[in-house]
Amino acid sequence: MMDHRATIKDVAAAAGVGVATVSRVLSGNGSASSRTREKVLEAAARLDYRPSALGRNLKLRRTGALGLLVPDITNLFYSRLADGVLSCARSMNEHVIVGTTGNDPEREAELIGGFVDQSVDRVIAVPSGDAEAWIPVLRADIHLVFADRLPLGLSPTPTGRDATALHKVPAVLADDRSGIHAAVGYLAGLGHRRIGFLGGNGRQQAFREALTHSGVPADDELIVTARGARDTSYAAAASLFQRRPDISALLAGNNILGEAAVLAARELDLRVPKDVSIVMFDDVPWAELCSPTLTVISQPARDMGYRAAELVLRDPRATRTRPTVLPTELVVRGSCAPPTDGAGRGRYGTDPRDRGLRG
Amino acid sequence: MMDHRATIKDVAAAAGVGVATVSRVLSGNGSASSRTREKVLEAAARLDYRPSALGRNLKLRRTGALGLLVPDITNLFYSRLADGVLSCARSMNEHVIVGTTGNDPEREAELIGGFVDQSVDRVIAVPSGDAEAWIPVLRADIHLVFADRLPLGLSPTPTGRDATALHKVPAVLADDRSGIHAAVGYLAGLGHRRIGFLGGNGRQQAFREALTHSGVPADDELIVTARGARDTSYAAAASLFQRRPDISALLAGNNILGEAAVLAARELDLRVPKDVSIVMFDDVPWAELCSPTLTVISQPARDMGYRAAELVLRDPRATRTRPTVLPTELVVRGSCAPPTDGAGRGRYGTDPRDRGLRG
DNA sequence: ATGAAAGCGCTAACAC
DNA sequence: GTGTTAGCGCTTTCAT
Repeated sequence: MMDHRATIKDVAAAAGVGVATVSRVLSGNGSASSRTREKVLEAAARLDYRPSALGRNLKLRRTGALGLLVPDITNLFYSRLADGVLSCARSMNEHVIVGTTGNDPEREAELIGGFVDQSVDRVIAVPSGDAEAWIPVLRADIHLVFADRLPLGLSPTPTGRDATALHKVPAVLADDRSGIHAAVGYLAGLGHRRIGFLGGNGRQQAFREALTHSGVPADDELIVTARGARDTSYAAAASLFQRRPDISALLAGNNILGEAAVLAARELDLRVPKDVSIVMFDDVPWAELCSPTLTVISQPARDMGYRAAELVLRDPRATRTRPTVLPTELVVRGSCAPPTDGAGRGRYGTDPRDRGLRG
Repeated sequence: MMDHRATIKDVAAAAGVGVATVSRVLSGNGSASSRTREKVLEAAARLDYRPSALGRNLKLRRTGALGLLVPDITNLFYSRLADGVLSCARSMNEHVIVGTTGNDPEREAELIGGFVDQSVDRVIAVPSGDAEAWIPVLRADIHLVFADRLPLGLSPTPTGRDATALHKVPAVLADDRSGIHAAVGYLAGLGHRRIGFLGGNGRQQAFREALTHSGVPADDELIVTARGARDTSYAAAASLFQRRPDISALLAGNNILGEAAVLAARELDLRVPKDVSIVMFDDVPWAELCSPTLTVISQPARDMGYRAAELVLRDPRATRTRPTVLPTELVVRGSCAPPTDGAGRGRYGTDPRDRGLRG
């Protein structure tokens, strides 16, 4: 019995051939007579030989690893995205190193550094910091794809000299603009005029646009910046409701914020949708379980991850400037109703069973 | 400007010293005069030198990577566990390779093989297959820790010659037995006699014990084996409810099965808790959002991951046979009430606001 | 078709 | 305290 793992040398000796031949046979490159092939395969099997990725990686100066950076793996949206990445990576026999940034640019920078040191070949990231952080990745010749959003200060459509190497980084995004327009249009159609927003900067801007487009006045006080950390989301939602009791509808920028909004509303004895209508991003299982069922903007989270992985794994050097944009969908359930000004009683669409309608 | 990444050789040349000195200075091992140290540091900084993990790994025959295997990363329980692992790993500057097994032993075996090939140093796993699958890991001298459950056919307390090397593998488990006893006791106390169970084998056995302990007759037809894949869970729950309309309470073995149970009950027009009481494993955010709020057995998922990571990272070779068992807690909310036999109307504990009580 | 040999970038003896 | 050197296990010319 051997003390340790067999190396290519052991196999070569056992098969009575040179190491190069073993390498050729096992990797499928080069040629070998079927007789030699036989011998090598037999020896390898007998010694239970498993090529060490270590030697291979050093020689090839690559690891075949895929780095994945998400803000928070316990957020179902990101775990679905990760699941998509893992699924695609598995089909290509790549392994995935996962890091969570907590939306912290410093932590992100550290993790990026780690990827570079490890000679990770490809990276898929939901970026938290600004664009400069990614320059080391590009310099290290690592294939990079952004998912869900772009780094701060990186416009989706480069204008003139603004087009740096970073603008060439492929991206897979959700069409949140359309989703937001649909949601705001829907709420405006129900008669809402004081619609609040809770969420990140990118979607905030789309929200303002949508308000304008629907002829609803924008009210800065109703627009709160929040990224959806679990510990701050509730406070953000509650303080918004308290500061502006006249708010009649709220769009939550992700499922954590939506959860916080529902909880805060309940805690403050605001009835949904009688006192306040709620729409949130991400269709999560509990949206159908809570009461009333929640109207949401669904995003193809898993697909986004899968597509990002396809891009980063298959495309040799995708130089596309246009991001891949996946559709979103407004799923109308029971959490929205016309506003009931003052003490008026509404009697529309409050049935929790009212679900499955898609708009 | 350099064409490519600087190597230790470049730094040595630039600093006018030997490569060993550079290695010593940068890794902190060995000694160097402050003057040389200075020179080396300066040169390294100037060349923006980042030691390649590739060379280092090959030399040391290790990667410093931690492999993590979970059944499903989109299951909040496992993503919380993963989060705990990631958090601990980050504090030790280790990177984590994540794989999902989908509860499939074959897939698990493949992923294990990958870890061995990659010379992963440590593995934390929620095992899906049986014990033999892990022998290659042990043979490769990889530190292994099981989390959440043990491999099939591996009793927690080895008896006699049953004690193989696998029984020495440390494990971090939840005290699900206690949780189940508390839940069954609670339900029995409410007067339930036909209590169903939906879940994996391990908990199933504890459930039977708990029934006996509470003097409730076990009914095989009410005990359904299900592992909580999203696509089969609903069918399992629905068919149980349909086959045995006389069921008065159900214990769901994880949050996916709980979700399915709530949904199936609603679909079949069973009122919770009037027609059927529900308790589920895992305290998830939506348990407080759904109506009625859900009574759950909470488990310290994140802690389990963190502790497992501590074990696998800190302990040199933890030869403890006793698994680490973390406490569970029955969190009583609004989804349980005394059974209402026949067409009787119950009027207990149906208030959705009835939450926060801990037992 | 196949073997010998030269590294990939790093660490750890071992000399001095 | 510091340089020289020998590999770690693999792939890949380059001869043969």
